Amino acid sequence: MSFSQIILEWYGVHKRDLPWRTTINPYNIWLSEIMLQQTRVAQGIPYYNKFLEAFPTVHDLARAPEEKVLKLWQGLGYYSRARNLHTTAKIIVDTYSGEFPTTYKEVLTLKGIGDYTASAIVSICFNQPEPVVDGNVYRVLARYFGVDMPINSTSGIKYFKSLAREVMDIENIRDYNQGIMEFGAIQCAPKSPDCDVCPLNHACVALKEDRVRELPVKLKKAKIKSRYFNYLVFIDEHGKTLWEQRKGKGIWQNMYQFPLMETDQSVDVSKIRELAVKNIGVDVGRVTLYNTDVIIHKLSHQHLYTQFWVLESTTPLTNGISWQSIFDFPVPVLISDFIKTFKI
DNA sequence: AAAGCGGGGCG
DNA sequence: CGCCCAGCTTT
Repeated sequence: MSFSQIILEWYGVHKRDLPWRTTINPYNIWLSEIMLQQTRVAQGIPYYNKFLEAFPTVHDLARAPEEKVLKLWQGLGYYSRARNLHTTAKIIVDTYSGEFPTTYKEVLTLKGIGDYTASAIVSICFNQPEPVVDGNVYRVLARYFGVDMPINSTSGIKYFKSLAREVMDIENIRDYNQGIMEFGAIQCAPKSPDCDVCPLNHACVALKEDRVRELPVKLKKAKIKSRYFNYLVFIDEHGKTLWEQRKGKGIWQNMYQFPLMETDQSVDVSKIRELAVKNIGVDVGRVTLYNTDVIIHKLSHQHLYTQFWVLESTTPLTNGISWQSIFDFPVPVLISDFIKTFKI
């Protein structure tokens, strides 16, 4: 039996019931694929359901305010996915009359859709013979064929895509593509796969050469940077606080936060008072540190050493908003965790 | 080619 | 604590 036939047969037995497996509607499949980029299935499922409830069709999504889209995405991370999703929804409505384009080439032009996602959408929705190469597929192919080319090098990316195209099943591309990804997720797992029960173990090069642990090969990423965040949580006598939207480049674009003072290192209360007066121009009374232990919020590429400072304003914050209303805004998990536990 | 972009789960 | 997750975009 061929590689692809074994994958298909395995998939027929081990296929999970997932919310997006009951449809081939391009809107639903597109949404699920964006949400699952660099994201575990288990983490994505509740978001997928919430999203479809709020935006049943691409038209609903297109006419929603970005803030509502980001709010529903809150906690899932990589927020450019949400912004690009929204942009693409508007393009589909305005340019494509609400009908998802059906060719790989056209789909690839849409914001937030790269090679993998374009292939996934057109193969699953329109049964087009495009191979998907996600993290799971890299692992399955690298091990089974014994390929030690780095999967995140330019040549490696080309090689694996070409290999994936050679071994795919054109006749059953919809199930084959989902099958090889599912196989990578369940059977050919990253750590300690149970090769004894693997239907491909008779010809797996990595298993034969005892290199399962070493494959796939991945070039290591850049070092993690440390940053020092000081959030200024102002409170006035009317229960108002200062609140702002993150602009420009960088993390958490367009999401909301308390005024942020970033410093080169941890600072003390006197420095905070000085920064507040200089940058915000508010008369500050008592200043207290909310978290005595610095909160280390870890992103994939940055560690944010964070302190929340509570500043009691002696004059009304005329530019402030009520404390209760901040809960409606999209915020990063760092802020969300704070406002959930902090009591005025 | 390399860096930037989140958050969580697991061994 | 490091690695990985149905990757894409920008520099």
